[in-house]
Amino acid sequence: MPSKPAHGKARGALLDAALSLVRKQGWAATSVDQLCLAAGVTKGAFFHHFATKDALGAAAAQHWSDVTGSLFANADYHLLADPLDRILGYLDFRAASAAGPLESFTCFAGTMVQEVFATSESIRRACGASIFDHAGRLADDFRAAIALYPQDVAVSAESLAMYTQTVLQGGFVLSKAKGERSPLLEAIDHLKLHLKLLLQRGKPQ
Amino acid sequence: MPSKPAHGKARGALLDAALSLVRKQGWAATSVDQLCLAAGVTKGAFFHHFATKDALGAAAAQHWSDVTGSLFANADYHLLADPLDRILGYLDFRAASAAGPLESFTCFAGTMVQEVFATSESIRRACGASIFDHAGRLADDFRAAIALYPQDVAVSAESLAMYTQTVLQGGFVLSKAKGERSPLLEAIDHLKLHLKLLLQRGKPQ
DNA sequence: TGAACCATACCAACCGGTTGGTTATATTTC
DNA sequence: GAAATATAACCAACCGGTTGGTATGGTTCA
Repeated sequence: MPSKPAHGKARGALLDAALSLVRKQGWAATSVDQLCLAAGVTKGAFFHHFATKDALGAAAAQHWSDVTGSLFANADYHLLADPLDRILGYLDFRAASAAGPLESFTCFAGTMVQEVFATSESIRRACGASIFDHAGRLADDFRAAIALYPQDVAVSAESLAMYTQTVLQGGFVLSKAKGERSPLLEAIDHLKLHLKLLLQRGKPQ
Repeated sequence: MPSKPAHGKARGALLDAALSLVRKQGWAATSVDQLCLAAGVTKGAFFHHFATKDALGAAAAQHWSDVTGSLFANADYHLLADPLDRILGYLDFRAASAAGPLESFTCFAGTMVQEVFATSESIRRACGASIFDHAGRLADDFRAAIALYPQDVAVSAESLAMYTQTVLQGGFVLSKAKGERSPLLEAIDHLKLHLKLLLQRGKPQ
């Protein structure tokens, strides 16, 4: 279960291949053969490490959490003193990350769960964990921000963190629909404005 | 192109089948045979009306626009005098529509474009048209609302309409990830609060 | 009567998954 | 520490079923 490191690299190569291929062309359109080809392994290796294609999908969602988790953990915005600045810094970081082709900065978990939410419970759960764990880490900063900027409207830190992820995921969808990143960037701007209006009222710094 | 009515009903049955099947299990996972079975027609009928599976997908996105277009056009919130009330009424309407299984109220175009944005330009364009045309109709109310509630922050009506769709699409993604509709409903509440904070400042009705 | 509509039968390619095995590494035994 | 053993990692070939798509012939309606 805790995914032994092992000396072989087939498992990791398959997980990495899943991230890039599924982000580009979706889950069902990505075949086991394609994954093996991209990872440079054979089908025997695939089904040695994963019982089914679905099992690879669930493991890839966990892998996605690991990769993005360390990416965000090492980002600079955590160093800011003000919790609202950290949140705005997080959003700036996400906007700055939106470069290159769409499949290079859109969300693996969000893409996959749209396809399989009703057909693969294990993958749905893994994608949900990836998204909501990430939101949970954001909620800490929101909690501190609400404490620092007391407000009359009752909104919870958890709900604000979820809303932040909602806007990002929706931004990915609209950007894919338009074929460019601008809807995501505009959505992030709207969200930043909302958070400033909501949290900084009465105390304009 | 203008989709002749024809006396036969195979075409319409196939388009309806596409809406329900793709919303439940995604585009690539939905086979031509499945679509024919659900529509009660044979493969010959399918390829008589659509040159390829992709052509059916693009036509289904247009069909989705037609179906949802008339659904929203006939909704009550259009009767409200205040444009901001119309927008909030639209969001209430969307929240009220979020009943039953997830695939019954999530967006066909948003679901499909996540999968094929990089692999089928024709479907991507059709899904984009569906989403952005819908946003365009919302933008009219936002234009009137901005005129009625002058504001110091510079946000365009078009951008606000897009942001509204972003929140809804993101709400669908998170709801699918959680397996229940609550993330969508909470996101709609946050968006309503944002619009009230943004537009009603200085003029609390 | 001719065009639009639809059904049957069929195809090569590809699908997820299995087979039976070989190789590399770790652990045990003497 | 070398030989024996166990086990995890990996591979090539193959399997039955399904895939999107085609070829062709019959039916319905203006």
